[in-house]
Amino acid sequence: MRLATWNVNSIRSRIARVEDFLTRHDVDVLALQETKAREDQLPLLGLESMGYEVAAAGVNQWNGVAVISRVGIADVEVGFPGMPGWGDPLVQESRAIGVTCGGVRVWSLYVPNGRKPDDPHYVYKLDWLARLRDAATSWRDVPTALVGDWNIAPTDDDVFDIAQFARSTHVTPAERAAFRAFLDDGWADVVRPHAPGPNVYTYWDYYRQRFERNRGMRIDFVLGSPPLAERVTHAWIDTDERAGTGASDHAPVVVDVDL
DNA sequence: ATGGTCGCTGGGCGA
Repeated sequence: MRLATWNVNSIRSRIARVEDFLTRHDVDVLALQETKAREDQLPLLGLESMGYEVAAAGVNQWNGVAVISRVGIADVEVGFPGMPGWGDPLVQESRAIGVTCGGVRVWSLYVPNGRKPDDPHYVYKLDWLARLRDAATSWRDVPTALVGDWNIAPTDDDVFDIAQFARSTHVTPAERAAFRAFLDDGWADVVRPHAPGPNVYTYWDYYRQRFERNRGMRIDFVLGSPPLAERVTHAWIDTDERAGTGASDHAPVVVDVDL
């Protein structure tokens, strides 16, 4: 099974690129973040005619997650148990969707950005991660993938210049500890062994020609439960997808699983 | 410290 995750930064503005990506890499399951679309807008995009089913959660112009699959979609769950923020106007909702595809439980996650270390959203981000970790402990014994935009650069090698992040989110000790806690629990970064750093990124800001100069961040990850991780045969970051006009600011991450 | 570029929308806001 070929599984991919991609912060697409609006699926409607990039549907042609999504279709090309699926075809180019023969993708079975694609988890999307920042779809920036309502649930009812996704069936209009025609992915069904390519043989894919779609499950989406989105309520406004920000965020929004989805999974599209040609190996089935079952047990759709919007939000994980204990996910904080529902109904809170401070929070942009629809950040997580869980589905079962071809025997694998896939969670498409858009971890809260945090905005600034002194912003209430930063506290929310840490709380969100702690509650996700709690929920995820019950998923470790079955093939499960926690995929998406984690909005955390786990090490200094995962940003182009750590000095430029002195007062920024994504690199604070608390965020890094929150990410590391998943690894401590047995979740594995299944891409890093196949795409070691430094200077290997998944996101580049649109401005200042960050991509052209490879000044990016590695913030998109596929974490596998032990039963899944041991079956990963290959993985890569589709950096080419980030090139050219009309690209998302994130590159897709692709994982092959021998099921 | 600000601004640079996108994508939502139809004036800013979030990233």
